[in-house]
Amino acid sequence: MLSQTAEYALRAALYLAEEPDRTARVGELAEALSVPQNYLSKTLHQLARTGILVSTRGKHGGFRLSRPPETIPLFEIVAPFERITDQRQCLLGRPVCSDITPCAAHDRWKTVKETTNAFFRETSLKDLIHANARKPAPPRRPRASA
Amino acid sequence: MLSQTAEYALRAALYLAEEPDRTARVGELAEALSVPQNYLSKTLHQLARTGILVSTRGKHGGFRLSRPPETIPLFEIVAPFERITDQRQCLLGRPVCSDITPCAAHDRWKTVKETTNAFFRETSLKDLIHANARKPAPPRRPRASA
DNA sequence: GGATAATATCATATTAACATGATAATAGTC
DNA sequence: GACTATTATCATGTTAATATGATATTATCC
Repeated sequence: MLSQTAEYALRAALYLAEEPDRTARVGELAEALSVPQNYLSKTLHQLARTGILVSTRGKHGGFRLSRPPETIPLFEIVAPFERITDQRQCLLGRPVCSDITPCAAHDRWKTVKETTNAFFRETSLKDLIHANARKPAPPRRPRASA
Repeated sequence: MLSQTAEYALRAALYLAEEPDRTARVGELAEALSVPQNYLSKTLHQLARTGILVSTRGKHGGFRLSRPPETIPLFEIVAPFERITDQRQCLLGRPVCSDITPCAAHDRWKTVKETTNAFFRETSLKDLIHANARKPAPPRRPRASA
């Protein structure tokens, strides 16, 4: 559903949302999420450029959320890494597909799209941390070990 | 949403569904859909192996649907080309994510998944040709021309 | 102001999806 | 049975996503 990159971004944002005021190093995030560090670094940098994260260089640097988790919809985190997200594309790949010039699947598919869009627009980071509180930090195995 | 390959498959199936008893050549399909012929050939062959299409070799050969369009849900056409489709994956990429061991997004995302799954399972090819009848064959431009 | 710890960026490798072109296999037509 | 139109398959090319490693830049600490 999400690209690998968008999934990393979302998981990192979720991690940061648990302690919104703390600045976390990329190394810590990468380890906690079992995600390649240099790759994550670039991904987080991209989120910083969109204004969702604040990056600090130098000693004691790292990333943190720029706003409270309840004000950040998933949409904003995922959007930079998906060409689609809000104005989702035509199921049959037509360049233009609207209510006026619909493809064969338009009407039925529209409902599905709207459900998906609503999820990303109306779910905030905070909504997900609360859900997470039910299970305290599921164990993550390191990338290569027994 | 769909991979390019799955989209080709769906469009081809839709085309065949308009005249379910006629056998159409790959060349005709490829031209009608503006899709690379050799690639489509392999894709259709794959659908034939799953039993959705019947392929005939030699002169007067081609492809046709193996069953009436109203008995073929979109799911069956798309499934061979998407690793996901029915048991859609965890939004956060966890290898296991169920009602018992949910990820942070599980409950909210589940609704979205179910809407999508219902669409693919409950919409048949016939449902889409009827919708299409509203617009008679939208013009498709050839791949390279003025 | 040098040492250090962090992000930022560049160069490159890996992989899978997508695509093309050429050839082999098959079956109908004459 | 030769010819031809078709699917089937093989070999290869192209592109974008994903990933890794090395280096540059920045800021803090002493």
